[in-house]
Amino acid sequence: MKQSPTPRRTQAERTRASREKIIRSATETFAQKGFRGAKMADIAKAANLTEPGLLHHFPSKTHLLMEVLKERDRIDSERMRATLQQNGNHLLEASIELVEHNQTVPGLVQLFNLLLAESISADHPAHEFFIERYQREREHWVQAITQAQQNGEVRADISAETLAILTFAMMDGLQVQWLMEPEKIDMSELYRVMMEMLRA
Amino acid sequence: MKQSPTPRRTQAERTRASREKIIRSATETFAQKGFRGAKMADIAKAANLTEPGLLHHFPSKTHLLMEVLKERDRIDSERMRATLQQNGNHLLEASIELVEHNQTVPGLVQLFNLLLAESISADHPAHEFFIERYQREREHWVQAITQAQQNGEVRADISAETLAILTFAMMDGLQVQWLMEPEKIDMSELYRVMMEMLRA
DNA sequence: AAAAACTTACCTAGTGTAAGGTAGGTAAAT
DNA sequence: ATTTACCTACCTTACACTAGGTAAGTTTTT
Repeated sequence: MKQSPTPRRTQAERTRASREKIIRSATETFAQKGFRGAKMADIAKAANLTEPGLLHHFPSKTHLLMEVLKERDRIDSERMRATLQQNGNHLLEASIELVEHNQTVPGLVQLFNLLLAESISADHPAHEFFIERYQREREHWVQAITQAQQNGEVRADISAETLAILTFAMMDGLQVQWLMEPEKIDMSELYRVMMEMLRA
Repeated sequence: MKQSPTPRRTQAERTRASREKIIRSATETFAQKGFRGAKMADIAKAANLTEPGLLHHFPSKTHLLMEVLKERDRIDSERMRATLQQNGNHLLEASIELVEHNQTVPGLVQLFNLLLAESISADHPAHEFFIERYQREREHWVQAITQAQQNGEVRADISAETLAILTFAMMDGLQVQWLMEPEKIDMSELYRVMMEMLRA
């Protein structure tokens, strides 16, 4: 039905396609170089545009970064929600699946790891984004863990908040080692061991 | 005994003092901005030098970074060795003290965290440094944990290598959260909880 | 239905500035 | 007499972003 080859049809369509392509290449570039190391020219080229072409869609590098992060956040939350539901709200199982999934997208894992580390400086554009993200996620997990403790799924001799923090720490820390030596580190297996330690 | 005020005495002394001052300010700057974000001019100014003055002592930014890392590594290994010895080779206790110590030097913790994240790209000057460092430390810990397992100090139902990886992951991950919200996260307390889980 | 008016997606060319590093010198220490 | 520590002045490149234009798509007017 669609006439595809060279001429892309409506303007709305072209715009959407361009923005998507830009976000995709920006995601890759930020993942590999971080915010400060990524060059607008590289991102533009990877999206088949010139630099001003890129800037037509996103007014500055900072804006672009924030859009990339928001987009990823949206996709990931949605994914987690779905996985949780699919696993009958069993948090431990769902989170293991999340880690397994992460093992298939090293680029994205690296994106968040690197930007997270960069963003610890208070003057980084994503500083607040990550602080808010952690707080939000932590609250979410504290709730879920509390429930799992009441169900007898998770050990109750340690507070839900402590468990939430430890779990995040483990996820983040494993990611770093996995990114450094992907063949050596079996991230999801290791995460599973940790989860066993948290069982009631 | 030393005549201190304005004129620093011998050249050897001046050189050592300058290099130390440079390393100190470079450490701070790299910690706050990462390698790519740190500017030679800032480092130079913080060391009371001009840029070429700095470059007289370290021929390039990359050289400077490597010196900073090697220096830290030296100090930290020495510290760990001493602490271990002081604690009668009890690894768990010694590592808790290490984490407590880290809580007093956020700048250094941030230095390693940020550079570690940056260095995951294969073209980063510190890429190999960190891979080697991890391997070395892991081996060291595997040995120590194996011994602790034989002494009945540490649970033996999980392999020493797995425990080593998990411990590092936890340390790194806790550091990130602690750096983001220092008042909220009691890093050494949380680490202690983890260590309890590893007890036999 | 076609022309006119406008909006959008991009481009080429250029700007300002920052940043790593060099050249070559001076003055103090050895 | 020579080496060392450091400076001023400069160079080159890189990079985020602007100015101003063209051509295609879209809406309005007749």
